[in-house]
Amino acid sequence: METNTNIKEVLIESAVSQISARSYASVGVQELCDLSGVTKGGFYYHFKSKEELTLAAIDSIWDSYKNTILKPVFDSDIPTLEKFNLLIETVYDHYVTQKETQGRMCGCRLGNLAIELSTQNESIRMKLEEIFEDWISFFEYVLNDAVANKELPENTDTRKSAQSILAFLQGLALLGKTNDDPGFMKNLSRAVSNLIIDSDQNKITLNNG
Amino acid sequence: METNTNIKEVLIESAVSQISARSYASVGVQELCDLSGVTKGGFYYHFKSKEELTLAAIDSIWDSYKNTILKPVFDSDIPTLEKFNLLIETVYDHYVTQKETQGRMCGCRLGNLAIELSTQNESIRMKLEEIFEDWISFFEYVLNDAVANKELPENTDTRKSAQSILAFLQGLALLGKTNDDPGFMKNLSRAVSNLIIDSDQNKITLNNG
DNA sequence: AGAATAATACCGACTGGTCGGTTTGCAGAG
DNA sequence: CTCTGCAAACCGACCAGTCGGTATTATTCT
Repeated sequence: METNTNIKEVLIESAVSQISARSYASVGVQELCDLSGVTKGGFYYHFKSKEELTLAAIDSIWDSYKNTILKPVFDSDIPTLEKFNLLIETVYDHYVTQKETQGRMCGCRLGNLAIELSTQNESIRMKLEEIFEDWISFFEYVLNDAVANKELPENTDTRKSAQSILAFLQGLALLGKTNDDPGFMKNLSRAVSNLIIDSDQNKITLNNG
Repeated sequence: METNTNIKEVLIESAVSQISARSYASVGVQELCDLSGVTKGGFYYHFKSKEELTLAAIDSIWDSYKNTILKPVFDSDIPTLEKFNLLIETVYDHYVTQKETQGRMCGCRLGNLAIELSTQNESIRMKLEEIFEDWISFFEYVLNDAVANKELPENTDTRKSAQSILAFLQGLALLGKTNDDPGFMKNLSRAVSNLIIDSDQNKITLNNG
């Protein structure tokens, strides 16, 4: 007999969608099993705990964010600053779709878990810390590239800029979720650029007008 | 016979500290009762549900934020832009103290509840939406004042600037909590100023250099 | 004034149900 | 006969909320 290798993935998918739509605590293992057509025994054969499933779900979310949002945006052939504007617009579209399909604005799936579980579960906190670090490093890399290309001045503080941009994104998601309205982040796409700062925390001055 | 008018307040205080340190879902009514020296019966005499207590706790948190952070910062006699820098520094100090006294960086108590409960409890979501709106309006008022005083140019988009600043604050709190380290928002006090934008989402240019 | 009644403030055992996780059983493949 | 890959029944802990009861104080009646 061969393992139904889909069980793990179906469970992860259920976990991602349910936990994102509600919260970690409010989603039960039994419920995930029912939704996935799996029994409790099957669940605990593949995962040793709810925590382990959640860890896998977090990886899945991050992969999905990278593939469906970050890659398309930053692979596009436009100036770096415009990429960050496009990022906000893309995320906005993403949330609009979320609201339409789920009837709810659920915010950032990673931010949600970070806030709910960081004080409760050290493994999950650490995983999310790493992912946010990856995220920041990614922005930083893009900005460093832009400095190398003379798109941004030498004294750009790419690290702090990257941190600020992720913070801004997370904050917009949080407020959008609270208002149950993605409109919160509309018309702020060009504001992100102001978060690209130099070592004195001043907005950078562009080299090419 | 007199009501022990302290019971409600003691319960609210316990709720604020416990829920902030962990999460809404993980804090039980019985636990709050034990910590407050109250029995279950006493609890449900004063509050009709855990939700009602939480609503009261949210009011208490917002009052506290206004009195201990916003008022001191914005009543100070310094230029408007510097007030926003001071705000970040004050919030940073606040989180440093939190980390020292609680051993943990717990983030923004209101942001935490917003993320955990917005999709789960409509009363709580609405209350938090109102509070965030108050918060934004407060910033907006300060910025409008600065425009009236010619500290900021006429075309400042005070509304969007206020929204962006709160989003930035919330995002920094979220990332700080995930890293269990308030240091995340250090040396970003002057970056907030860049979020004060005009109607084209450009960083405002100061009237008086 | 004093008795009767009512209202307030509280107690803690209890209820029905849910939770994450475990144990045991069992069918089919090798 | 054994091992994999589940299935199903089960476990104790815990949950928010309820309920019958009690002690203390206020109010009304005589």
